[in-house]
Amino acid sequence: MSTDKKVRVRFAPSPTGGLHLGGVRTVLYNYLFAKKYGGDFVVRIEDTDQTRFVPGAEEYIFECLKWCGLYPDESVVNGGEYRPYRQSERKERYKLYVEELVAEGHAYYAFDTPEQLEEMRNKNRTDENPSPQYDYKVRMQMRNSLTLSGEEVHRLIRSNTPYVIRIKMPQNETVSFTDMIRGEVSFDTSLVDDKVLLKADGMPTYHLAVVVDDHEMKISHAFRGEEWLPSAPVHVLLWKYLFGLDAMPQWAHFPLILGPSGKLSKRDGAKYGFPVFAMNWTDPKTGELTEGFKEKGFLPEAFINLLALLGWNDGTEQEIYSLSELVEKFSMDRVHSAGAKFDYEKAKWFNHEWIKKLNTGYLLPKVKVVLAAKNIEVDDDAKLSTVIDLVKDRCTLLTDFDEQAAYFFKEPKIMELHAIQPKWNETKTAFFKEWASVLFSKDFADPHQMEEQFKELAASMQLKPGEVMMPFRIMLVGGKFGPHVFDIAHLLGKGETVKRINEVLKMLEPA
RNA sequence: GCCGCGUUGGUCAAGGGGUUAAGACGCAUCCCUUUCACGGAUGAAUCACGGGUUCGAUUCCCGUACGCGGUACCA
Repeated sequence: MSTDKKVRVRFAPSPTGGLHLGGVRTVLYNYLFAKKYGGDFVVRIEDTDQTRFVPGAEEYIFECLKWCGLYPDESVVNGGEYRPYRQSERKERYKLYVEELVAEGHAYYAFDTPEQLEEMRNKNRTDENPSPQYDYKVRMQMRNSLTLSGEEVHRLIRSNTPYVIRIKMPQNETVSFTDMIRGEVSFDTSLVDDKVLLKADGMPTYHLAVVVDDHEMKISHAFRGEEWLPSAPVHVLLWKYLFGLDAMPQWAHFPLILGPSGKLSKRDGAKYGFPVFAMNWTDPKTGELTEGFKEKGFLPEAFINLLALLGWNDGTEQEIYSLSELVEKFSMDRVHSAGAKFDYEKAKWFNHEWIKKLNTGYLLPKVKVVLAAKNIEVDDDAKLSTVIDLVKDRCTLLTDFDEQAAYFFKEPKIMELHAIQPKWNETKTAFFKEWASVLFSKDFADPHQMEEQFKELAASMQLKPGEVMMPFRIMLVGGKFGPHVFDIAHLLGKGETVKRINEVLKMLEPA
């Protein structure tokens, strides 16, 4: 296996829908590995199944990568030496290689119709063997170039009879390879079926395409999810037949990301109320919208961070990493081999940490977007900055800035009068009338001075500060939350503060 | 069914023949705070099971159980 080649890795998505958490983590680990070793990160579009083409899915994938800050070095959008990077545009190349396999006896033509395949499966299906394979046991009973005469095969091909090309799996051989995460993995070839390599429409299957393209694109390390492990022997054999095992990339199969019950799915997201896709995805056929991490209020920094730690850690207690730190610290031998269950609570914690960590100027435009979505247009950036500093500790998701910051710009939407009404009395009314006029006539240099004055006034009316502090908060904020009430009042300015006091006073008047 | 990969608290996980088996999330209690958070402290909670090997297994080996993945002209 090659170890001295330039590091080149690829992420090879199939553009059939939203980009899943696990997909992004695969991108991330590829990216981290490539960057750590000064290599290239290639994105190749695996669109060999034309029946599953979904308009917009390819563009969507690149938007997600952009949001995550994981830029490819080569891809359909930014080109590269090994283009085209879309397999549908590489169709002719695969045929050459597969013909070579046939010529060498490693593959064969198969003319079986779907009905015939179904018949074979029905015939062989038993309780013991619920999924009969097209393998060495049955291939000599099927309609293929192994059982038909050469003449007949030529006749069928000339008459445009649909056919596929299948790999001829050897019998009783052990195929093994070293997985960077799992160590040596081996398979008995007798138990692997004769996988289709070239489909009837002339397109390659994944098995052929991945090997041919990894070779042509000089991929040095091939990383993918664990779901691919069972078909690895097919790929290893193809490498052996076509390009030699010495040229084969090093493999690593990443552990799966699990949901609350088994493999994480789009359904889990809907069911348990957390995103599964990186960004919002609308199925063009059904119009169904699946929420993404971005729109849910996640920062890309947090998203990357939490994904990195889902299956990898550097052995220290550190949990918060920037992308560049990840590039520096990442190593494949510290990637787990066991699947990891996705924990949304922990995911939110990561986002909270990043909101607290990131500077206000960086957060500002993102907060603006959140507020604008709630029809709050902010033109005073200085004020927004102050607000962000005041409330960021209280925001887990970016969308929390709506509740936490909106009342600085608009009167509270909901007014929790019930929190103060029961204990309301005339003394308090008198206090706030007086307090409003004090505020109106004086200018406080800072929140602290205002607080002193507030307490003085309360004392002079035989009120404990605590008795009027919460009412004051409710008047300004609408609820029992937020930063220090005098910080809020000071930032709101006396005009707005007095206005809100008076409005609530009016609401509290006995009818 | 068969094949493959796994199995340390509820979750993410460190550790790897002898440890009081780290840490984080979440949860609980307390402190701070006349709100809510932040922060700080404390606590409950873990080596799937059975055999070996060994003076000694959570750690190594073998089984079993369980989980997940695969078993398509899908990737």
